[in-house]
Amino acid sequence: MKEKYYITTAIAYTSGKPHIGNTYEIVLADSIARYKRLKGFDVYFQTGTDEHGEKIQIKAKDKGLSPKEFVDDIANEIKNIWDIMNTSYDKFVRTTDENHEKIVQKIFKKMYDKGDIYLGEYQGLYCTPCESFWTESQLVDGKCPDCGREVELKKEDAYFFKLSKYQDKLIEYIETHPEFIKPESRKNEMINNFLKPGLQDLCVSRTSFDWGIPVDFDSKHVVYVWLDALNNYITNIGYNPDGSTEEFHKLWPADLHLIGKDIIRFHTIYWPCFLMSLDLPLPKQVFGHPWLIMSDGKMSKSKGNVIYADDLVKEFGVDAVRYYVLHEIPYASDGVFTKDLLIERINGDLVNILGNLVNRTISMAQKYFNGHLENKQVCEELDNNIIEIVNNLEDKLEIKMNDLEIGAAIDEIFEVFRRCNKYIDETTPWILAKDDTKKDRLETVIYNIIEAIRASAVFLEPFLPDTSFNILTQLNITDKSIKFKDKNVYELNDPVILFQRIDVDKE
RNA sequence: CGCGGGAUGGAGCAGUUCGGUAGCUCGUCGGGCUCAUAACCCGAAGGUCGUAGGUUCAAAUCCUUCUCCCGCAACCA
Repeated sequence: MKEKYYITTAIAYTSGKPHIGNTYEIVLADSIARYKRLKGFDVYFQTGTDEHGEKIQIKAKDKGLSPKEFVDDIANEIKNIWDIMNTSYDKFVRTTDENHEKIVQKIFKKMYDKGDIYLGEYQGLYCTPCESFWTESQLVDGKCPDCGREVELKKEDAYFFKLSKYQDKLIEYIETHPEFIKPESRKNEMINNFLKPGLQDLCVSRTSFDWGIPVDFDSKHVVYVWLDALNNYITNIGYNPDGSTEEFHKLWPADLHLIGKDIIRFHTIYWPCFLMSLDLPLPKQVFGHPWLIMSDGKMSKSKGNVIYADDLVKEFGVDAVRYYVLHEIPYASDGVFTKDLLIERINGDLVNILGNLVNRTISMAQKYFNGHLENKQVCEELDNNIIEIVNNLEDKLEIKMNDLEIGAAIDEIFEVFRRCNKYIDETTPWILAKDDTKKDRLETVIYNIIEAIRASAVFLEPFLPDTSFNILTQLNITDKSIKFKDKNVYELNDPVILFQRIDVDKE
């Protein structure tokens, strides 16, 4: 039986259209999900939208829509972009799904009955005109950071979750599971900033607005959005406090929660504590990925530097955009996006190294052998190197992918393409072609390159699915083996340009 | 002294765990090739590895000082 692999993205907050930075997450998760499928795992890949909360209620009101109408629009928009990016999620969940809401209510009740949630009083600094609570550290000169007016101490009834109860267990878990929080620096932040000073109980209900899941036994409260949203990871695979489905038992715990670095705290502190309260095992790994930023800093509407994935795709194609975000964003630090860099990567890597290699090789095969190719086994010493590098690719990729070093993994594949280009120069097929006695050697040489391209194209699928498919279509072969084969027989199709060069002057 | 991460040829990064000739991609310059999308291959120039000091036969790597950048600092998501 295949081993399961359950991967999630964070669910996207439906406050607006996601920009290219937000879109990075789904593409990153998709490449991992596809890679795991390629390696034979039974993958379940979940994404979706987080649709409750005060901010959404306000935005909907501004637009003259009901909250539900508002989130329906945005959820569609988000799903549409995920689809444009060619992401292979198995399920797109929404926190307004009826089942999710029902189970979250049950979860809340279960925690309450257990004593982990209790009714208390929330005390905070409140700005009445802004209808917002602020923390001491958020205040500017002791005044409301939004409007600059005085804030007052205000109390209201609220339910609290006993985070403190699970604090020691959580610290122990984090320390005995070094893989739990990645990258390492994030783990240190959590331990030093929150766990070491001691966890305060978390306020998990709100009464100041009503766009949320009602607490069913106290209807003036709605469930705090994070207690609502985080549970999507279990409600949608069949968790139920009264008895979960078989699917749930198969899938849980998740193998990887892929999230942005800004919400690490919610996923590595609150979420584990909620799970412990439900007596459920903790996810195996939470990876807080860095951001894609612009040359003038974070993308934001006020700066006017926001770029959307669908616009880029229209201009450059899906795989070019996927390539850029997957390859250029480092493992632990933010990656910069500029159009110049994108064009440089397209021309330098996709066009020159990969596209041209495929094109020149198939052209030769057509020219010299009318597209019919077998291995005539006229080998030379230098052939071994290219075969070896293909056969080593699997192990090299595995190391990088397990560390979630996606950019480095892609580099390993391109290393093969680079090697192929070099091999062509070393073997000079165009010279062999002039000597009839070397015809079989020529065929072996071309075969070796084609076969190296084929195996690499299979490995390209998780990152550039369309390109992988296009290459294999041109090679006209269904063999998806990841090893170099001696005995394939090719009837190649005509070469088709994989990536069009971007003329910089036109930009 | 709140905590953490970072500073490496023009650009972007690796190397720092367990000190020992500074590496990759791009760019620049020179050469080769002509199968190919002015693509490909080879070679060269370019760095006292943020600063100051220390340990050592030897420091990008270990210790200390300082400077600058970034993230986090709890109930907004």
